[in-house]
Amino acid sequence: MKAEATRTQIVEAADRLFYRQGYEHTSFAAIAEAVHISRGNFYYHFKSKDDILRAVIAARLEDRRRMLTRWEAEEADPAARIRRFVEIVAANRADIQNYGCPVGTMTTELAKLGHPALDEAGGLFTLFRTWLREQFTRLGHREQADALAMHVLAFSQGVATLAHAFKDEDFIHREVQRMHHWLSRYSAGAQGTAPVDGPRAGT
Amino acid sequence: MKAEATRTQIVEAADRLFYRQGYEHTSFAAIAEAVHISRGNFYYHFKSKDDILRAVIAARLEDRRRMLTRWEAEEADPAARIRRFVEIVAANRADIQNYGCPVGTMTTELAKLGHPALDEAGGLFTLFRTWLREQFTRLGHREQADALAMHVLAFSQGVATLAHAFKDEDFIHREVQRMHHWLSRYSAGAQGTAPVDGPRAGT
DNA sequence: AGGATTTTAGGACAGTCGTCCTACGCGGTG
DNA sequence: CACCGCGTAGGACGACTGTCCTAAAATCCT
Repeated sequence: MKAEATRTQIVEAADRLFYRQGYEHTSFAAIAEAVHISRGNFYYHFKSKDDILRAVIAARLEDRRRMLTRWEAEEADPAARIRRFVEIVAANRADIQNYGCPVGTMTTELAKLGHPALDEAGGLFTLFRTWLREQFTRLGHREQADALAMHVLAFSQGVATLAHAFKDEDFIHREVQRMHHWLSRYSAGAQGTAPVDGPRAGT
Repeated sequence: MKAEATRTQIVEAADRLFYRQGYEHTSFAAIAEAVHISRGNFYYHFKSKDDILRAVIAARLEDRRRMLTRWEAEEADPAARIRRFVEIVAANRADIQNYGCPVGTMTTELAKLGHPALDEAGGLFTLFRTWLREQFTRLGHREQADALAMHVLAFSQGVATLAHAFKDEDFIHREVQRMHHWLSRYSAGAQGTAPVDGPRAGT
């Protein structure tokens, strides 16, 4: 049963390398070296490089799913949950400045490669989108819940891309603050009743 | 002097291919085929693949610079110029849905590759940032001009990334509208005096 | 301890990559 | 017409890629 442990190690190393160097640019040999494993032996655990990619995507999906479930347990208020999501870019600022958003960069790369696993990678976006939509719905914004969810996602992608390009930490905090302020318009809680006229322009 | 014409053709084909397939994924052979040129003959015009990349980046810089200069000629109002920038994502929606933002995706890829031309590619972001900052300064937001410029850039990157991932055209138009509304807070023109309390959260 | 099974190492493979070299074709000038 | 030089074609090169194969090693079970 040692195989499973090795498999996990491979997936973890590949995850890190795909994130830092990109999928195509990460060679089989590089992963092998990171795990201290023979190159040819890979095919005992995976039948192709695509297979490793799929395992990495599945692992990320599982990980993010667990994260969202944990948030739901820790935060009863949907508004607090959304704030938690917004805080991701601040909490992970170091990685984001160095390598960008794991979801956005991988999706973009796989799209350019015309890789068949693109849809699976897109599932990560859908996971967040669905979860955010659910939180906005609970806040009473049923009609516009999906549009609001997409707006929050766009915020995180925009901030991640620019923080990566400019290595600017202050920028991250400014935009996170901006987003929190915008969110307060849609949080029923301490902010009073929610607006009924739909999403408005604002920071 | 036929060499220069061929060189231009190569740069244009490489530009398109780098945008659609990514830099690393675009082989020398692919560019050669697109230009109907022999593979080995490339090195008469460029001394390496990096060299082509640099030429592509320089061409894009020149092109975008010209675009901004044209806008300055066509629009006297700085607010109108900024709106023009925001409209890019709507005007180029087809390409953006299919291939993402040319600037953002290239910068991200070169960063992952650890490519030395990353800084030159980042110059495209800086070009827009500086130009936007200048427009906001003219609108009277001297202190926060750079932060506002970055916010507009983040908007465009976020929208481009998600529109690319979800192939959602309605989303683009919704977010562009949102951004126009947000911009109206900072446009001195028809909107009354500009706010003095700095950027606020909002769409 | 011994045999069966799981896991590993390391090299062979065909293909592709960026790069370089050399010889050929075409144009205008003397 | 002969010539010279710019532009081109096409192949050779070494390095690297993902993949596959086979033999050895490690592990587990009785």
